[in-house]
Amino acid sequence: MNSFDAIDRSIMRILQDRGRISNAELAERVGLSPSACSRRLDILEKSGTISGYHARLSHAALDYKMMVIVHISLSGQFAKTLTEFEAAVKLCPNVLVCYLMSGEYDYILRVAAKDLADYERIHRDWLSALPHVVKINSGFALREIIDKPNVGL
Amino acid sequence: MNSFDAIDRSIMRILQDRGRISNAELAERVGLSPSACSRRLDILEKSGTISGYHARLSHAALDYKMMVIVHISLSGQFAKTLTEFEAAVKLCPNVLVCYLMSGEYDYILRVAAKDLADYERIHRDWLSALPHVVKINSGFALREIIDKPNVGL
DNA sequence: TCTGAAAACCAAACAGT
DNA sequence: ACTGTTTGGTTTTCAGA
Repeated sequence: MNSFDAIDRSIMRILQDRGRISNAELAERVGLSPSACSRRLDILEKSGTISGYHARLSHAALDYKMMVIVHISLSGQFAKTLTEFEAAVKLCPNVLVCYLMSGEYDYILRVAAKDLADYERIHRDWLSALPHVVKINSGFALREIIDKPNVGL
Repeated sequence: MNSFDAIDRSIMRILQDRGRISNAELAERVGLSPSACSRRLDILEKSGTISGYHARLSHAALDYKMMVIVHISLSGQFAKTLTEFEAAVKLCPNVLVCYLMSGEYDYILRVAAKDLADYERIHRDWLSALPHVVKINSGFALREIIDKPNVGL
């Protein structure tokens, strides 16, 4: 299930950058006929290797100027505690990323906000309301250096 | 430049989830003729509101099973120090995200690795080699709860 | 697993409202 | 600013190697 040749990797690399490229142009750039290329792409998609295609929206253009990294500690690590927290955090539209972590804090979140007042609202209405939370630590991003969706192939 | 109506928002919402949808289907789902829809999409792209389309590759399928959050402190905050660090960090293919932060640490990084040995290599060859670094703190993600590219519209 | 051809489908441009 | 039409290009399926 997990052995890709050079052409598969080319297809993935190109689609990472240009997700809406036509199959015809993709085929030409990887050196296959359009039908052969289409078939390989179909396999990559159906196997889940390519899990989807997404438009990238400019956060700035949408007025989301603020990115906040939030560390959260819970009152315990029982499965039920974690499950309830995770179900709740998934409902917050401003939480882009959430990982269960090793170390001092239990979870790390990446939260998008329009401005400080917007973040104050999110903190009050969503983050503070999450179940089993005992500590919240917010760090504000001053500038974005890198933000890419995938590791370079 | 920044006033979108309900149809624009629908277009963006749909393309966030299905970046490779055809213009014909997109038009039908937002209730426009294909040509009107195409014209709106063109404006959204040319204005930079939609900054690109990207295939999402399954990290697991590519053997990147490990996600590490790295906090880094530098020896100072002079512009030259930051600029040199940032130029260097951009060269590391495993660093997916890097933000300049307020607070205890200067930068936060999100690093993808195949396994612990791979992360050891990245830490030794890339992270420790970054200029002006005085402290590195690595936290390992145990499980991914949420990872979406954009805030819900 | 590829190529090539054919049918179904789609995008882009344009004229009209 | 949207619609409908037209033209040329694209995707997909299928036969054959």
